[in-house]
Amino acid sequence: MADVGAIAGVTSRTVSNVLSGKVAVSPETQAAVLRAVDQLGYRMNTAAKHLRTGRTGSITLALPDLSVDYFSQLAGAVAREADRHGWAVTLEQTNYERQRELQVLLGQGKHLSDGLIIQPYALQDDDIEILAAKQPCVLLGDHAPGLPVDHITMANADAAQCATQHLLNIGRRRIAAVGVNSSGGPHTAETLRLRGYEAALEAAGMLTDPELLAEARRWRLQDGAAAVEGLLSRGVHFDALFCFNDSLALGALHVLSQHGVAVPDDVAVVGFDDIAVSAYSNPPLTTINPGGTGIAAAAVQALSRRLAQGPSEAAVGVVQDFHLVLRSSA
Amino acid sequence: MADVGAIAGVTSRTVSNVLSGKVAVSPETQAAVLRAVDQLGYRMNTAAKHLRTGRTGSITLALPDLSVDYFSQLAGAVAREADRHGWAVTLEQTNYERQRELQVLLGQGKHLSDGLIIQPYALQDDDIEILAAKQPCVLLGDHAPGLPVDHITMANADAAQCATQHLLNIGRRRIAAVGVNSSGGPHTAETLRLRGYEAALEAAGMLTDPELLAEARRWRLQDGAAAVEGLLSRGVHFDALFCFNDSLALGALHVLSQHGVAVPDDVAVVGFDDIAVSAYSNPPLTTINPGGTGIAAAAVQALSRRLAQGPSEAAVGVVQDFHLVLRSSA
DNA sequence: CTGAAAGCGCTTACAG
DNA sequence: CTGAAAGCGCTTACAG
Repeated sequence: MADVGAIAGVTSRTVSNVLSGKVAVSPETQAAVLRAVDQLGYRMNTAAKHLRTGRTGSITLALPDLSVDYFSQLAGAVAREADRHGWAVTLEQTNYERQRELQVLLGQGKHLSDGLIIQPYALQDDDIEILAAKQPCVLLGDHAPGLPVDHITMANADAAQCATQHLLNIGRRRIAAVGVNSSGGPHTAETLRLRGYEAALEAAGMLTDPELLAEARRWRLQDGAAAVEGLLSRGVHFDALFCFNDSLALGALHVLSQHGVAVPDDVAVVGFDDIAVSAYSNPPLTTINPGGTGIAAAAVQALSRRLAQGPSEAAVGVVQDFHLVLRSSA
Repeated sequence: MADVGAIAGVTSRTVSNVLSGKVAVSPETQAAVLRAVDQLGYRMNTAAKHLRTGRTGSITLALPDLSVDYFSQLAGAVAREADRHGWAVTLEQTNYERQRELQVLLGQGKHLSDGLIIQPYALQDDDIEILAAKQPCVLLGDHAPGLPVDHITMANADAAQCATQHLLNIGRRRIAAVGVNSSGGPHTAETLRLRGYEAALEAAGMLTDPELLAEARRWRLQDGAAAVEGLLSRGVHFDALFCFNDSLALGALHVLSQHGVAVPDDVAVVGFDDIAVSAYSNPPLTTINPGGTGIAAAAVQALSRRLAQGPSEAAVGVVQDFHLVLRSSA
C-alpha cells in the first residue's frame, strides 16, 4: 500500500481512503492511486485488514452433511445470497455430531468469521445459553420457542398436518409416518412433524396406530428404504406414507416399486422439502415446499442485520411460508 | 497472548511456543501456560497469525453449482478431507461463468486462502497460462493434457466406452447419447464421453447416427428430460440411452416413464457419476462410478503436497479409477 | 529453554 | 482533503 502510494505520490493513508471509499478523495488523487494500483497489480492483504478492523468478510455455514440434498441446496442458496452481501462463506460439516456443533458455536472452528449460520441437529435445549453469547449467529431449523437467538424456521407441525390432511382427503385411512425418532426433543423437526401428523388424524376423528409409526433416526435415502422394508416385513397394512423428508420418500418409493406396490394406487406417498429430484422421481413426488430459497435469503439477511445492530437488539424469528406441491405420488 | 503470559509468568514468545508446539518448552512452563489459557478462555487471533505467517489455514473450493448432486457430494467429501488436514474450506460458486472462474483463479476471491481446488467449466485452454501462476491450485475435471497444473481426472473416454459397450453387450443397437454439447472444447468431459461412445460403436462396426445425438448444454435433471422429450417428439427410434451424467439419466428416466416407455425392456439407460439417488431411482440406475470419494481425497492430497513443495516441483496428474455399477436400468 | 524487539499490512484518531 | 504515527496480535531471527 505504501508502494502504491509512492507511485501515486501520496501516503498509504490516502491509498486506503481511495480503496475503502469511505473517505472523500480528490478526483485527481483518486485517479493517480487507481493507476498505481493497476500498474503494480496490487491486491489488498485481507489478513492485515482483518487484524485491524476485526472483520473478516466471511461467514461460516454449519450444516450436518452436504451430501444430503436438502442441505446442499440450502448451502448453494446461502452461498449465492452471501455473495450478494459481499461475504465469502466457509463451510463446516458437523456430521450430526453434538461435539462439532458446540465447537462451531463456540467459535472454535478453524476459521474466524464475522458470523455463523448453523442448522444444529444434536444440540439440546440445554446448550441454548451457549448459543446466545460468543458470536453473531442465526439458527436454522427448529428449537425451543423464545430462544434468544435469531432463527429462521417453518411451520413444521402445520405443514405436516397439511400433508397428512391431503392423504386423508384422497381417502386414505392407514397412513404410516416415516421418519419418527422417539429420541428427538420436544422442539425438533421430527417431533413437530409427528405432531402435525397426529393432529390431522385427530381432526378426522382417528387415533394414531403405533404400528404405523416407522422409525428412522437419520433421514437419508437408505433410512427411508429400511423403514419401509420394516413396515412391509412386519406385515403392517398401510395405504399411504407421510415421509418426514423427501430423501426418506425417495427411498420409500424405491422399496415400494421393488415390491411391486403401485404408487399411488396401492400406497400414496407424500414427502417434505421439495428437493430438486423429487419432481423427477417415478412417480413424481407430492411434497411440502418450505419456501424455496427463502430460508437462505432470510438467514443471510438476519445475520446481516445482526452484524449491523450488534448483540443488544432483540432476537428475530422468521417463520417461512410453505405450500403443498401436488404431483403424482399422492 | 501477552495477558496469558503475564498470568503464567512468561512472555508472549513462550506462550506462542507452547501453542504452536514447534519449539520445545519445559513441562512446568507448558502446564502453567495451558492453565492460563484456560483461565482466560484465550483463543488465538487467526488474522494476526495469518498476517505474520502468510498462511490462512483454509483452502478455497470452486465449483459451478452446489445444487447439482455430483458437485455437492464432491464438496462434502472435500470438506471432510480438508478437515483431516486441518484446513477450513471456503466455498466459491462459479455458476458456470467464465468470469467468475477467472476471478477465483486469479485469487481475487473475497477471501485469501492457501490454495485452490477448482473444477472449471467455462474456462478455455487459452486461460491455462493464467492458472499455473498466481497460487497453488489443483484442477478437477478435464483439460488439455500436459497442463502444467496439478490435476485430478478420470478416464472419461474409457468409461464412456465401457458404458456404451455394456449397452451393446445386452443387444442394444440404437443407442442415443444424451448430453452432447457441440460447443465443448476438445478436452472437456462432453467431448471425451462422446468420443468413448463413438469408439464403442466403431469397435462394434457401427456408425454414429447423428439423429441419436441428443444435445444438452447443461447436465441437470431438466436438461435430460428436455433432451429425451426432443428425441421422442422427433420420432427418433432408440432402444438405449447413454447419458453423460446421472442427473441427465434421472431426467430421462422420468420422461420415459411419463410416456409409458418401459426401462430397461423398451429402452435401457446408463448414467455416469453414481450419485447417491441413482441407487434409489425407479428403476435403479446402471452407471459409471468414478472412484467414489477418491477424487476429493486425491485433490486435497495433491494440494497439500503442492503447498509443502512450493511451485517449482513438476505438476502431478492423477487419473482416478472407474467401474461400471450394474443395476436394473440396463 | 526463554526474553526483548521488530515487523507482517492494514486503518484510524490526531493534526493540519 | 491528506500526513505522520500508533497499534491490531501474532511469529521469529537475534541473543543469552
